[in-house]
Amino acid sequence: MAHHHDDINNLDTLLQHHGLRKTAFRKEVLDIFRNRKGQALSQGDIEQNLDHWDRITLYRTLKSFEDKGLIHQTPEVNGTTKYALCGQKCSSHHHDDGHAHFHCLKCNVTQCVHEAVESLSYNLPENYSVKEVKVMLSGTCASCG
Amino acid sequence: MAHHHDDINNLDTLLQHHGLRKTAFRKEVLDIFRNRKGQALSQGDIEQNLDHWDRITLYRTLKSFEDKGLIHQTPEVNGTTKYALCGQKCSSHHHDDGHAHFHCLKCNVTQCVHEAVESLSYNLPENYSVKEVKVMLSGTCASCG
DNA sequence: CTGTGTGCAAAGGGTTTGCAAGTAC
DNA sequence: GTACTTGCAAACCCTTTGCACACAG
Repeated sequence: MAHHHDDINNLDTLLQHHGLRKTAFRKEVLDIFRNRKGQALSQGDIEQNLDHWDRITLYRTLKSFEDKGLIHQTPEVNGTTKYALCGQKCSSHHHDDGHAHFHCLKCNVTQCVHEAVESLSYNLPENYSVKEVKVMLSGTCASCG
Repeated sequence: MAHHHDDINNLDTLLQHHGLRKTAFRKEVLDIFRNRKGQALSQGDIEQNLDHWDRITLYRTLKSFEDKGLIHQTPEVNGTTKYALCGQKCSSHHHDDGHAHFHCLKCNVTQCVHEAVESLSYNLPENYSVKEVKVMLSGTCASCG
């Protein structure tokens, strides 16, 4: 592997480091996530960016990605699910999807806004223990405002 | 649970005030929500508490309830949806489901914990406007701890 | 070469629609 | 009586499974 383009190398190594074979289709899907960095995508969003695809293969691709800690699911307010690239903290065993998300009600784009929440304090009844906190912000993004 | 005469009246008026006809089935479903006050229920949870039911009718009942502002959906972490009784702030036009929810990872019960979040501050990029904040806490509840 | 990934077909499961009979008002 | 609700059947997705072929390692 001499000096390929940077992007290509990143896609390759990203797959490789997660124990996934570097197939054309997987690279194409992964590239879509990278091109829309920080965004959570629905399966439909992904399909629209593929010029040729098989829905079944896409299901399995997303499942593989999730199993290997490359992406994680984020449930939307309307009951659907989107997928977002994982950070370093994700692995095949644990998904760190506890960060904050912002959902624009106009353009329907969902973004991971890890650092947005500065402080959060809560007070639950006795003997409740919290393992994970998830914050969903919704409103209007800068482009739509 | 013994049904006081008051409860029956409440079910009736609750339906009436939301422009829903007072049928036996609707009262039965609504009663389940009231008996598990503060909890968000999956369709399966509801079915388990009905001794005779038709799934299609239940779909339509929940949809009517939601349309008329009697219940609202709450997406779960696993991608499924649960339903919870609305407070006063809900109407057919707007659902105030922006409050906090606690999901117990052991018994799988989801509760509305409106008052639990004491403070929350966030800092989004310029020109983002937030309309609704949703906090999902998950961990272990008192009964399971 | 071996094991995995892909694509088509078919099965599976949950949700929605159509319609006749029943019920609220 | 009229309009809405219910329950059954069928249609309609979306998702999963099976299998033959293709491809990565």
